[in-house]
Amino acid sequence: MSLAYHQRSHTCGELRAAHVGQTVVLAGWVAVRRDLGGMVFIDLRDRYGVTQLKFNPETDPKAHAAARDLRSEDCICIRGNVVARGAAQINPKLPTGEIEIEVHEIDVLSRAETPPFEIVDDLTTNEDLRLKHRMLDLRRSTNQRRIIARHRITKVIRDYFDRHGFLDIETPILTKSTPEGARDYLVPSRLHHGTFYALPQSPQLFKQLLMMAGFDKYMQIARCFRDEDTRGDRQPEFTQVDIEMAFAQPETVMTHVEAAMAEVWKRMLGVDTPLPIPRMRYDDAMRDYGCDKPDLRFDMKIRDVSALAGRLDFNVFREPLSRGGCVRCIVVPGGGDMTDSQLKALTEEVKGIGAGGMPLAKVTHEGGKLGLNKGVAKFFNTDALVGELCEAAGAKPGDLILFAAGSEANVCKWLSWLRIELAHRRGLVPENEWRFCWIVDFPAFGWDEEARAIFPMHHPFTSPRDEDLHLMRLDQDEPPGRDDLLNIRAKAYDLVLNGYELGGGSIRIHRGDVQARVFQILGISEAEAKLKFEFLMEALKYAPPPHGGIALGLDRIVMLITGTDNIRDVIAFPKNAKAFCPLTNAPSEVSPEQLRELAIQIRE
RNA sequence: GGGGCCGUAGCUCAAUUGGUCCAGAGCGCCGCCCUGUCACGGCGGAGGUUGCGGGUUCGAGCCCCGUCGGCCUCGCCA
Repeated sequence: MSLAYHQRSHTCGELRAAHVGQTVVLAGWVAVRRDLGGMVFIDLRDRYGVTQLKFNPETDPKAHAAARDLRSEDCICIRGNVVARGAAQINPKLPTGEIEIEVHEIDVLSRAETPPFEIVDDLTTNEDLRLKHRMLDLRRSTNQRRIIARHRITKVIRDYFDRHGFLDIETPILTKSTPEGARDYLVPSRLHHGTFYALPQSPQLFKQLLMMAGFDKYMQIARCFRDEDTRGDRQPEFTQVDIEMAFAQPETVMTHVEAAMAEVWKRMLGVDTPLPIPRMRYDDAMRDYGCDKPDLRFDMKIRDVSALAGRLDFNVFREPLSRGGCVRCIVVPGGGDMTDSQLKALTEEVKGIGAGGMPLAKVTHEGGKLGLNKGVAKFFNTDALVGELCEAAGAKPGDLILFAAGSEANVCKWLSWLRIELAHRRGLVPENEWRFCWIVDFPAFGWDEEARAIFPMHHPFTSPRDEDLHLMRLDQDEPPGRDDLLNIRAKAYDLVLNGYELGGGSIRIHRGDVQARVFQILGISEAEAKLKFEFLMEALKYAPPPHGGIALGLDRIVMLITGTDNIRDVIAFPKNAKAFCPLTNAPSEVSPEQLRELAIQIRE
């Protein structure tokens, strides 16, 4: 009876000195073969670890002969004895390094062709090749660790919510196209020619319906689909930890989510997260960091110097101010040592995201007083102005001040980008620090300058804060003007960690009149709303409970825990940056028959 | 849709300003030798239409145009 039909007795990661003397059966892949002419050593690998096998030509000539023929990545099963290594032979780099297996019997289960790349941890092969041979790429222990971490994180989260009475309920994958938000992935219907299902961008509406059904605590690890351009941290299909609760206020949801996250960080990394996680108002985040997902591991806050800048004879500052813009700056601690060529290169990069340039000044200290040089220094032409600037910016001698002038939105974008970029380049970001925060009090609506239209900051089902409800003028037929609308804040909240948005949620509208007014504000006609959200509008008629929830990006959580900035690293079978799968060659053409059944014709 | 970077053996990368480099190295691969290796070692060998198509030039891996592909980024992602 060949070895292949025996159960393996141990994994390649578990044998220790205590097992010496035992006969074991191991199975795995040949990681490395070291043929010394007589003795042959094999590192046998499975997902649990690596164990050294020893083949002795004198005691086991048959097994030894077979071992000489082995090649990288062959799959084998062996039987042998666990023996202690001599003191000089102990390998401290391996958990199993105190022992090795004297192999008596070997069964080659299958042979491997020479792999297109080596199965080693510190691999730098181009990603497309790795994705094409993903099953080989996933044999690497770094990748295995990430996939295993993903499993464990998911498990911790499920367990937390299960323990607190949440129900895991599945929602449809074939569903209805929604007009708002991202582009839908469409699935043609065979039984109803000319109509399409859409893959869900999120289970948003369904989880609300579940609240109306009375399943007051819901959670699902839900796959979501959005047909938009990808990014380093975005895939066309991704996974959300989707949560919804009835009779909930923002705090109800946030308290559960932060407790669950603290548990994940504790169990995965042994990190304690002080609770509650600090709350930061949206306006404050935008003012201090220029974005709604601040990285709080370093300071470098944005400072407003509009008043001061307006007094300078400098058109680059004056002109934007005259058009209602602002001038703000950040201070790069010790940035005075940056060379002209570095600064020039940085300027080019800022231009790349739309800035006209990068006004700057270096803070000096000469003859016992503060001074400026380089860049816009000459416009601060009195000691008083220099002092005022350094005071306003919080700059010290040796620092670099970077300015941005323009519309508030642009200034925030440029300075926020510079803040993050420089902190990273100059090593100002502490390692192993986890700075969670909640961003709260989001505006309910934003103004799209290009489309000249009001849009929902979160989504059209987000409830305004009770204090701001009056601004919606529910007692009148017409909604209020733009300025009032933009002052309405929402019961919305985002969880942010180290500059990543982990997720966002809100308390939903549960009143039909409020929902109708929101649609009216957004320019969604009654007929349109009925067509697109009829089932939701219908449900609102039957006494929905106040409810709300959140969706967390599972992929990003796993990225942060496993220390990668590439979302493809934490997905077993990801697509590339063009949403193509090099492994399966999806998407692909389909047969004319398939198209005919669907009544679909391809246009050139 | 915009911007940037990249494409040379199976893999990672070299190759002065375009000029004996009829494209090199390391790893991997193949063969031989080697009984304590663990990045084993030694000797030898195979392997390339420089992504593809044009152009400039006496001469192109290098310059120009186009095209295909990859990665990043802005827009976009309620």
